[in-house]
This record gives sequence, structure tokens and C-alpha cells, in this order.
Amino acid sequence: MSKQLPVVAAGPPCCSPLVREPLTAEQSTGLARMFKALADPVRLRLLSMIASHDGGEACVCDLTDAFDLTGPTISHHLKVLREAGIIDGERRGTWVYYRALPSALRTLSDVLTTPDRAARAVRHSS
Amino acid sequence: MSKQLPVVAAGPPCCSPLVREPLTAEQSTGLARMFKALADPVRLRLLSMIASHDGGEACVCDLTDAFDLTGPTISHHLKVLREAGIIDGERRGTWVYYRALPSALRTLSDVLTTPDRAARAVRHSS
DNA sequence: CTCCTGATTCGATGGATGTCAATCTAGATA
DNA sequence: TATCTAGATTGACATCCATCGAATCAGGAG
Repeated sequence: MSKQLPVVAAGPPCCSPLVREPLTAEQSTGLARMFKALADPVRLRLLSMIASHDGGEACVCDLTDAFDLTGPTISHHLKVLREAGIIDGERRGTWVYYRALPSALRTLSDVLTTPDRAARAVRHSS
Repeated sequence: MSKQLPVVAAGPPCCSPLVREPLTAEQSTGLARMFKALADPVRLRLLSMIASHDGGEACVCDLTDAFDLTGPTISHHLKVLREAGIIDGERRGTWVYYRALPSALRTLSDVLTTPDRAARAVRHSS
């Protein structure tokens, strides 16, 4: 699976929140690549099913049945998520298990953080 | 332009974090529509320029110059962001001003929140 | 009203993307 | 060895999308 080179490499600490300062062209390109992976209902559901599954990972066999799609299509979507650095897959015996990469989710979540949310967090943490 | 009321309207309470429970097909469709609007480098930069601009709003004339793109293309991207409910625009005299809608950004940020981030917040707030 | 300017809409086009059927690979089992 | 199964890959096709030029719209200034 992606045993070798992570395609996106989880990158350097990317990007203060959108609302604080404008993104550079390079930052936007990298982030857009990740958001593009989330810009599909099937992939969003796949990601949520994987991330929320017991043990933090899910077998492809657990995922396919939830959709009215063929195996190759599911495989394609998983590949898109994998190449965006959002999930990672590992083969164990007969089955392939996928897990979400929290750092990627956090990167995207953080860049969308709004100031009142940040203010709330600051208040709570004081 | 969407003349509507300024602040928030707080949208339907969409979606506990991806990592907590799987999204329904309907939730995924709605969220994917919003992520799709962010799935482009130009639109991400436009959004960040608008959201981080002084006064929380930016004139189209301030945005166009930053890109090597024609006016119609910028207008197209702003329309996509507007129709996704991420920004809102208002004409004042000669110019059109856009502002980000924080509730939309928060919805997306929240759905991507990871458990260790939540745990961190809890630890800090105790 | 006429012109000018900022911005949107329209129409066309090349490239990206989601989907499937067919094929292929990796591992298990015999 | 051969065979079976879970997934991935390939190739093809239809649709979607980013971009542009041209036309159009909305206000302001003569």
C-alpha cells in the first residue's frame, strides 16, 4: 500500500487560520489538494466510516457494502484519500485496513478555525 | 447578490466530528458541496483574502489584482463560494464587497475536529 | 441621455473526474 | 501445482469544471 513514500508527506506546519492572514499561493495549492479529496460525498462518508470505526481502522470489506457502487469505484476513492495524505492503508493477510491520519484532519480543521472559536478556546483554557 | 441578514443564521446543527460517528449520506452530500467550494487554490486564496481583510470584508477590486486571471474567472469563483454559503456579497455604489460567513467555516472546521484536539482542549480547560 | 468603469453573465473549449467492466495481483487454502 | 477471494489497476466513457473572450448589467460623472 503506501508503505513507501507518503505522497503528500503531511507537510510542514501549514497555515495559520484563514481568517487571520491570507494564504500564499503555495499554501493554497497544497490545501486545495486536500480539500479536493474531501469534496465528494462518497469520500467523506468513507473517511467518516474509517475514522469512527472501532480501533480507528476499517477493512475495505466493511466499507463497500454501505454504497451502491462497484469495488473499483470504492478503491478509486480510497486511493484519492490516500494520495491526499488523509488516510493510510495496510494489508494484513487477506484484508486491507485503512486508518485516518489525524494530523491531516487537524491541519484542515485549524486553517478553517474562526476567531470567535479561537477566543472561546482561549477563554476555556485560561 | 444575496441581500440577506448579516450574521450567522446558525445553520442546521450539522454533524458531529467525522471521527466520532459516520456521516449519513445526506450530511455527506451537503458537506461535500461546501468542501468542493474550497477545493481550488484560487478560491481558497480568495476566501482567505476576504476573511483576513481589514473590516472583515474585501472589494472585488482588491482581489482581482492578486491573480493572473481575468475578471470573469474571479467572478465565477466568488459565485461558487457564495452559492456554497461560505461568503456573502453586497453592492455598495460602484463596488461589490464580500465577507466570509463564520458559521460555515465553523461547521467545516468542527466536522474535521480530531479527538486528541478535543482532549487537548479539555485538558487545558480543567 | 451618453459615456465610462466595475462586475456579472453567456458561450465555447480543453482538461479533470466519477463510474463501470474487464483484467490483474496478493495472499490463503487445498 | 491450481484455485479461490479481497482489492487494485487499466481503459473507456460521460459528465463536470476552470478559464477565456464577448456581451451585458449597474452606477457614477459629464
